[in-house]
Amino acid sequence: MSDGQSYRGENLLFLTDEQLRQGIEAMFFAYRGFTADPDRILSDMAYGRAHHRAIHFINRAPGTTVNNLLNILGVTKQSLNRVLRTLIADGLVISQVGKADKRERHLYLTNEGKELEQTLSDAQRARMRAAFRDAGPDAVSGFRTVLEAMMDTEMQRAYTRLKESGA
Amino acid sequence: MSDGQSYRGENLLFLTDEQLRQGIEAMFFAYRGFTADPDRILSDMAYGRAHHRAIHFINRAPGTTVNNLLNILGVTKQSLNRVLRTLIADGLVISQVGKADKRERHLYLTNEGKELEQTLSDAQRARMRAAFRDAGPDAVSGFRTVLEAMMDTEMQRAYTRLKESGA
DNA sequence: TTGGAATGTCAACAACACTGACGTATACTG
DNA sequence: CAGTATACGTCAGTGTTGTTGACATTCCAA
Repeated sequence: MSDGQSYRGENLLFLTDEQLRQGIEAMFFAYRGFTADPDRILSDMAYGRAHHRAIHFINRAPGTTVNNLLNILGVTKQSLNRVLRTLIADGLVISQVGKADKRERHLYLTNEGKELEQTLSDAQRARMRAAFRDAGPDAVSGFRTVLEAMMDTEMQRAYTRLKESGA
Repeated sequence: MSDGQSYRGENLLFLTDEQLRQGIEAMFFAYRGFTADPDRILSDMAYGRAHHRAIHFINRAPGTTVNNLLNILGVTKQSLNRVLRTLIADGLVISQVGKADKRERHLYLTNEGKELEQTLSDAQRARMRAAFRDAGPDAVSGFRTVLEAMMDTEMQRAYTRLKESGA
């Protein structure tokens, strides 16, 4: 233990390629579980994961603009537009011309939209809750720490903003 | 604190809806980061994320059958087949008729395939390594615990099998 | 040996992402 | 006020990745 290299080796065992690969595979399998329940619900309607994401963040930040949503979701406006068009046509989302800046459209969920959001997030939260409960508070804290460190810098900022707005 | 309810409330603060929602959003943003680097590399070729996944698990379990891969990836065989066809045509993967059971095809990476796998996993590991290092060993342990609890049961089994085979 | 199960392939289609180009309304700036 | 930038929507085309359906081959068991 007097030698620096073996000391380093012992302390950083969690950074071996094998450990990293397990982390990668855990991430892959867990994300499948993470999306499985909402996906199942949505597949019965004419909606997909993209609709879920839009609904989630509109619910999270009511009155958000299209541009805002675009940055959070990280897709092109054409792609988002396709989704929004159907949600608006189906009466789940309302688009309202901005008062200060009339170029902007502010987005809100209708009651029907809120209902679907609730259904979807209930399913997703139930799984997350079970996982959190099984793992315990310390593990949950570590989970969040690693995920934050894994985000791109801009997404870290977006995530933090959302986190603080919801507290 | 003598009352059971407030005790419960204090101890299970990490299970509030707000905490769960933060976990959900963290998962969303982190997964984007998780796939960003390989996606960038692949977009220059004619490949996508599905090719990456196939290459990853063939590398992980050389000689695996199509059916085996199917269960791990959780897609239809037709979807996987399209990906495999291009990888085989491009000389990254070899498909070998089974000796015991001639219906089966055993899959292997060629040297060229191994090279691409290395490039992709290097990029993905680099991000995972940085996140793990920033977060520290305790956080990493919690991260893995929560992810495992979030998987579907069959995927937990698949994950564990892979984990043990690699140790 | 014959019928069914398992394994894998080919074809067609849907969802959702992308790029590029364009149009319209509004805001800002020199 | 003229010119430029911003915000949003849309049309057209393309690529990846998922789906179902139909089908060939191989294995196994009644």
